[in-house]
Amino acid sequence: MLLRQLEYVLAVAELKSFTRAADKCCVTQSTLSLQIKSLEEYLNVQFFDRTSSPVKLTNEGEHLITQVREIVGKAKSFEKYAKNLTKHTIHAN
Amino acid sequence: MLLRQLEYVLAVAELKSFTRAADKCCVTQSTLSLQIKSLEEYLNVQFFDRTSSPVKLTNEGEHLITQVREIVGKAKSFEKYAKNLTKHTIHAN
DNA sequence: TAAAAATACTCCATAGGTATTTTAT
DNA sequence: ATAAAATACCTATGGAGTATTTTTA
Repeated sequence: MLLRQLEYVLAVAELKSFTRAADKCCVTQSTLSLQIKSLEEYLNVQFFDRTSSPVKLTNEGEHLITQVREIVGKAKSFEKYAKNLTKHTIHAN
Repeated sequence: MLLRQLEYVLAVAELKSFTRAADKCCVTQSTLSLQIKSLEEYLNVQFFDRTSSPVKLTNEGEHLITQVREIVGKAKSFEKYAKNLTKHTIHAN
């Protein structure tokens, strides 16, 4: 399970489109599609119902999306925090 | 930034040894060493002071380790929850 | 000098891309 | 008919391994 795959799920959930989500994530539609499929297989969970248009979260997806947001949110803010730490602190050991 | 790299950091912080952390994570010492180095370069942060023995967290490392624990903790419990969801729910869309 | 971390390679698994096909309005 | 997702195939990056070389108590 990769953080990037979780970001892809969030983007699709938000934009309700694999194509637009791919744009937002700066990858191709095919990459995003495969990565989400790979995550779904790994977790044995179906995040999205592709038969409906626009694409929508399944019930499982709805159950899981909050936790996905929390993980990605924490990871993002950690990354920012860590990268800023360098600018403001002296690297004493 | 990969979840696995964050797990490697946690293992070293816990076991105070790259070698034992590698064992725990079922990778070689060299893999773990490179991955932590790669994460440190990506974040521009030094997690560990390798000059001391046993290895210890730097000040920066101490500042960051709590967030790392939270992210990895959330990711792990999410994974378990998602994988269990399959066993207990009907996959209705 | 012995234990542990870093490094120099090599390998290969997989993230990502292009092109195409399939599916659903 | 057309827009969007899936799929087949290929490429390249980087995660992981083995072997070896620094380190530092």
